[in-house]
Amino acid sequence: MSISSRFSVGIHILTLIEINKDGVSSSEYLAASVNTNPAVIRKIMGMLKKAGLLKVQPGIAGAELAKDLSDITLLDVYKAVNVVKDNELFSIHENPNPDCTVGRNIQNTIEPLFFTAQNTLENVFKNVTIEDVVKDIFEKEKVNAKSK
Amino acid sequence: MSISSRFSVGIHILTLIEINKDGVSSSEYLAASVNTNPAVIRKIMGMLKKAGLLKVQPGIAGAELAKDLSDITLLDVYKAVNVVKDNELFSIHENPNPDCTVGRNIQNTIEPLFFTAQNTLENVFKNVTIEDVVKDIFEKEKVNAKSK
DNA sequence: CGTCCTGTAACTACAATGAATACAGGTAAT
DNA sequence: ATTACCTGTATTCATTGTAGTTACAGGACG
Repeated sequence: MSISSRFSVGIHILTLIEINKDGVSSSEYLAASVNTNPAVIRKIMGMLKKAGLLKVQPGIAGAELAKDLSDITLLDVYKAVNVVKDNELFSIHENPNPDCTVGRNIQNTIEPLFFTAQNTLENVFKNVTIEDVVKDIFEKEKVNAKSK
Repeated sequence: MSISSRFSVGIHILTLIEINKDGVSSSEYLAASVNTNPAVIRKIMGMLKKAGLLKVQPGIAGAELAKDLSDITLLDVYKAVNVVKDNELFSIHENPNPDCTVGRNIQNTIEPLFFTAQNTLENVFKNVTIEDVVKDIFEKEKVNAKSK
């Protein structure tokens, strides 16, 4: 099992729109950078738009960020692209046997653990913004240029 | 997307084997508590055995823990049942365009973030043992008895 | 030898992913 | 208004993972 690449693609899209803010970020342009089909990009853009992260209009080429760079966290993206339903990162087997000590208590014991783990994970993403990603990409670009 | 219930079933199995240590924990017995098919249980038991958490022998009914209760962490179980391949909790889109500033750097920017998130998640499970789970189940059982 | 067990393989149904194609409908320039 | 290009969306497809089921080979043991 792996969490869908919609998450990383979503980050890619938002980052590129920012870096290309003087140009036109059409789904085709973005698809060329991500290296996938424009329809896939449009679908993800639709999710980002629905979450209020992106401004796009039918018929008009290009998209722009709907919020300030530093106001978009990776958690926003994570939630937007719907890679994991709320509190369902881990699935718990259904209907354990209520006639067994373990069966009738295991769910209540495990659930809080799973929720904690999930929250911990999400907190990591809550503390990183698209601005951080943009800065890091410029950083990496600089290092590459020097090493040539 | 959800992480396979093999994880919660694995915890259930180990916990029940402990609590039923004076009895015989056959795959059929465990399956009745988990409420699934014995073959499913045997498959997961095979994984737990392979990871050195469980002692089982062909032909002999029952299984027992291969380690001390307090030496089996949930992370051991998590790794054992192979619900997430190493460092692949998040999938990153392949082959982004190297001719684009974002395309050629995004993977190196995102990967460390994903690894951090994954490690944070796993650390939660590293700090909980089967012993903790067993204790919590007895705790919950006590509370239930009182509320009757 | 018969019985019960574990270990596996094979098959099923089902859901999610990611890519691809197609097209309806919006926008705008000519 | 016609044309060209865009977004939004439905549909289809191949692939993969999950979870359950059945079946059976082979071990253990009375």
